[in-house]
Amino acid sequence: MPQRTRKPGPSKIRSAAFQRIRADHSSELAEDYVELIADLIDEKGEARGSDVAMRLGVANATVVKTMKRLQDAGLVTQEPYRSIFLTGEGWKMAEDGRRKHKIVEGFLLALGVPEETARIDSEGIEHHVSEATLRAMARFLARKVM
Amino acid sequence: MPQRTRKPGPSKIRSAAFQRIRADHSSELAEDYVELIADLIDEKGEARGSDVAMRLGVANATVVKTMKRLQDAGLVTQEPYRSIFLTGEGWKMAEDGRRKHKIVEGFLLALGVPEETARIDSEGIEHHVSEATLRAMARFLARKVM
DNA sequence: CGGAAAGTTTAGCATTGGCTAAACCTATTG
DNA sequence: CAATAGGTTTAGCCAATGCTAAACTTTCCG
Repeated sequence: MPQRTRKPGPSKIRSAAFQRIRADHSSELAEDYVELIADLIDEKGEARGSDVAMRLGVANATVVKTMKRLQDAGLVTQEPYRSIFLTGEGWKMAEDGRRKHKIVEGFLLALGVPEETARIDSEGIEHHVSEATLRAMARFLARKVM
Repeated sequence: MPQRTRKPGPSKIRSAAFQRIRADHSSELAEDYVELIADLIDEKGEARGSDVAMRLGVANATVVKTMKRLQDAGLVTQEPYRSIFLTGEGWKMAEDGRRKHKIVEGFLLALGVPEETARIDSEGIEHHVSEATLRAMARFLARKVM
């Protein structure tokens, strides 16, 4: 019971960053799945569980389990033994991810990061950039072009 | 028309990025804890579990459990009811994290990202930047100064 | 010194995200 | 049109991270 007496001092603010990171993590996986599903639908007309599994480097069963969660979250729909669809919410998330991804990857390339590395790094970074940082990156890109 | 045959094409490579992200995640938490412990030791001479908990915005018990893992991983040492110390390995990891952190945060600031945002974003980004990207950031900073 | 306050650890639980093996559908094809 | 090959789902396991409540130490003060 004691340590509960902690008052919200300035460390409250300190911990904000970490708290955001933990929050990001929960959505991060969802975003990766959703973005990939969108890509598959655009590329091949449909997203099948096993394609998702292969591209993500994950077992089939893991995808099934995750799809259940994403369905509960209202991001995808799926009938048993059928392919996966995105809801409106899902598409919104996918588009947003793509937008961020494009900016970050383009930015890294403009910075002089090798292509392969830019692709990999942007995949990890995209979930941790705020709008303010995205704006700064976009500004940099715009200036570069002129 | 499901069960279309799929060959193990370039998607193998595709999955590499995601696989790295998942790998990063396991170390990420450890890095955050270790870096924070280093900061506490430098700041106040010792790192106590409850300080770590408070700054990370996490319950005391969570820190205890994590310390056990970090101890098994050879990153920290701790006697029951005593404060936490870093091993050589632990210091190395902390230093490396600080180095990355400094570059990323400095870079964001140079890009024009507001201070508060730069601090928060860099916390999340630092675990996902490769050495190549760090070099590019450092190069940018050096050029900026001239 | 002894006891209460303050801090730490243990116990027990929940969720996420991953895996393998086995059971289960579906579509092709003989 | 039924057998079977080959995807898909279920079952059951594991580790990591987080939480609360209760038990346990340590510290500090009268």
